[in-house]
Amino acid sequence: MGSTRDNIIEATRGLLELQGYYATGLNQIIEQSGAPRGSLYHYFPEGKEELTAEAVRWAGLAILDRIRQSLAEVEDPAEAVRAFVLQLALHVNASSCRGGAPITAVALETSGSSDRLNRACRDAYHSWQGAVRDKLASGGYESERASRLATHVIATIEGAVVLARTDRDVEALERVAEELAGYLRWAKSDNKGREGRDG
Amino acid sequence: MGSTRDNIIEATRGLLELQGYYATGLNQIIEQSGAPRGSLYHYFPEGKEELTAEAVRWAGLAILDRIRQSLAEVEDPAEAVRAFVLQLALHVNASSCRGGAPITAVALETSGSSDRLNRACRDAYHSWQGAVRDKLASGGYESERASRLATHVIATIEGAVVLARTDRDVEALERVAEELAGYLRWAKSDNKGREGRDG
DNA sequence: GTCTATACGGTGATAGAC
DNA sequence: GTCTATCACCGTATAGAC
Repeated sequence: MGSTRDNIIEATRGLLELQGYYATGLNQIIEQSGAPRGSLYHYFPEGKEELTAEAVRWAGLAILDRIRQSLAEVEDPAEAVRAFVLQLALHVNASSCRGGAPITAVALETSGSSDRLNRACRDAYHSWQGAVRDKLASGGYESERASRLATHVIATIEGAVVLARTDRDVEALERVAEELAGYLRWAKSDNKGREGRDG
Repeated sequence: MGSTRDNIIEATRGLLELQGYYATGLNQIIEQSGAPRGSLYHYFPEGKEELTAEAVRWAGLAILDRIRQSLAEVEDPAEAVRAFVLQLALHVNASSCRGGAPITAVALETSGSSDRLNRACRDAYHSWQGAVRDKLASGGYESERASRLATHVIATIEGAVVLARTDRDVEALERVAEELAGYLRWAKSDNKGREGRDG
């Protein structure tokens, strides 16, 4: 088990995933982490915003690891993405469809009010897109195309988690797993990305 | 201009889009709407949750209209979706990348805590998917396939708005506009949606 | 229908003992 | 480093006059 500081961050990360920023109170974080109340401002002198930024960074790195590891397990990029999304669907299902997008709520709640949190969320999303881009590039997709597809993949997954949580059903995730796999397979053979009108 | 009740709902809708549920206070709603303070609990006796549910419903219907209208303007479904996403990108840009997903934050914040708000969000998402599905179906896509693609389209758009707001840049939306158009065009010719292993 | 005043709980944050 | 007590504030919600 980790240090008190790590426990606080981990508890915060979990609550942000389930509830977002404003619904998550410091009291709740204390309670859930089991950390001493006085420790919070000892480790995070700037308070809730600093703690949240750290939790978002933490969550971003954890997901980045999951993405990289999952994608590395399957050679073909299209199949690898499908496998990752299905694995994510299991995770969402395991949380009774209440989790799965650890920073999306924070990103939307604070994009207009906190530069610090906005930056933290942006860094996470960029790192995820980078991991997907690298997988696609190393799998034979042209570099620029891989980058655009990576944005598409991450956006679709984010949105599918939102739908799954709202529906309390992972079907949306299962659908996009298949659609993304089919799309990436096609995009590899036709890597122009824009059609000729005479097609 | 509308009634006092409508003004309150409209102000709430706008604030939810920018900030989400918990960050939006009743005081702010009063101030922004210009409505008399006493009117709020007159029109919404059950308080903030009832008002929010109404605002979500309102937002859902407004977006549904925008989707239907936009899709109806272009005959080809793939091009129609592209045009809608680009139009949405303009809207997001016009809000300095601070708006564009009017109910996503609410959906994530309250999916685990309020059945009422959860239902309202779910209804909205379903109606949007239905509009896309109908457009695809009437454009020649097989019915079951149209439904799955519609989920994919809505998920991707939702996620792209999240990325755009976090990046404070609509590039993600512009990217998925092209990718979705390319994908839908391909999906129409190959309408199986799952590959045979025998290729 | 509208307005004012207020109750009451919970929030983030702080001070100072240990 | 940890803990307790407490702060000032803001949230939603309510009561009652007009």
